[in-house]
Amino acid sequence: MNIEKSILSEIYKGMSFSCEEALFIESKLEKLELKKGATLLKNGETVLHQYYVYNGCVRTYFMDRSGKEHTLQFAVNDWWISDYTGFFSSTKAIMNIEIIQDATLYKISRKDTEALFCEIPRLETFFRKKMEGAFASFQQRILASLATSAKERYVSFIGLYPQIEQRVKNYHIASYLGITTESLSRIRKELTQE
Amino acid sequence: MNIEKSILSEIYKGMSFSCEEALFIESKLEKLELKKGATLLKNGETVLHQYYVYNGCVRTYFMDRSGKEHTLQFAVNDWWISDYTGFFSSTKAIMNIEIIQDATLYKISRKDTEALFCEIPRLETFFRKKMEGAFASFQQRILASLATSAKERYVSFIGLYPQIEQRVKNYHIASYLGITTESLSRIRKELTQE
DNA sequence: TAAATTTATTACCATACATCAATTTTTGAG
DNA sequence: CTCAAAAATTGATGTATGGTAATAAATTTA
Repeated sequence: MNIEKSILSEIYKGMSFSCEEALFIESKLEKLELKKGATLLKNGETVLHQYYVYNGCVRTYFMDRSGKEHTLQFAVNDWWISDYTGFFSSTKAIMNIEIIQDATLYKISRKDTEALFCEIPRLETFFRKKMEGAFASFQQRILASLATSAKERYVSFIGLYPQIEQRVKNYHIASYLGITTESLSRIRKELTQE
Repeated sequence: MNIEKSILSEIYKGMSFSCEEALFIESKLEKLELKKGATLLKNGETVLHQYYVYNGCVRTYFMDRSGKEHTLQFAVNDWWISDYTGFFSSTKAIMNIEIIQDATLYKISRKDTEALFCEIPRLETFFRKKMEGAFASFQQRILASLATSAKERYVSFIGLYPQIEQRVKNYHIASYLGITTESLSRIRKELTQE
């Protein structure tokens, strides 16, 4: 139980809970250990869970009609990930979630997420603030895609997420930046020549 | 007071309040009537408020180094708008907020927003759910920018937001889609020819 | 360590969209 | 209603990034 208690202090950093509360929260979380290459969620499945990434690396990606993959998000330590379009409305996934580096995750259902907010309202506040940060990041990403070149976006990405860059393939990064792996390769070459 | 009460039933559709609660909420909201062309917020100012759009039309845009404008968001009836990157962290705006059609707005400060959540927790739930919807929309927009052509994004935009399309200039739409006004013009021509 | 597989690079050509410069059409102030 | 200003369109040309194909480098597996 001490070990379990420590995961709550990771997930809900800065918060403290009564023993009763901690037990209640833990009863809703399920630990998963997954290997690289595993699929957490497939396009078309109902999105029932979101996942807290304790370690490892995970991504969500969309596959278009022509079969090209487009990475929406990477998640490493202390991020939450899901197909939120489906999760929030309990509808079908439009994306896939893939483990790209062996990972330890904690999963929780939509229903249990709401139950926790209901029982322990300060969890709702905690989560809202996390979401505010993620919301702002997505806005910045849209602005970047509107206002900057592929090269600038790549430089900004490796500055912002050095821990991700080291752990994922270049073709993952290219699909996140919205360019081909060949274009990324050319950009990387230019950068080394500067 | 009856008139004022009705605005709460617009803003917080589906919720009901005691008389005391209604007065408390109203005390935090300030009504604004603004003309087309007015600026609500300028790049560099501290973001202290968010705005509920009762009617009219508002947009947030980013101006890049070369002077080009990039529209992040339009807001019409029943949308909230602000520079959320700044609002959530009470830091400086990176965007501008412009009235593009005479508008009636209700503004509330970050501090008062938090005070409302604290006093009336179900407002926090209400707001969280609104934000979940907005969050999902932004994710979809990123996916669209990664996976689809300008023409597809335009067709999708007018299908999704017909009420906005009628009220804004084509160059606003172009700056939202991430293309030039000339390119949008050519796309429109192709569509009429099909 | 060698072989097989995956990933990254490079070259050459194609395309979507940008830029620049008129011109036409629409809007709105007086 | 008129006319000036704003917005949209069009044509000619430029550029960033895409597509294809071949090769090289890195990683995984046997």
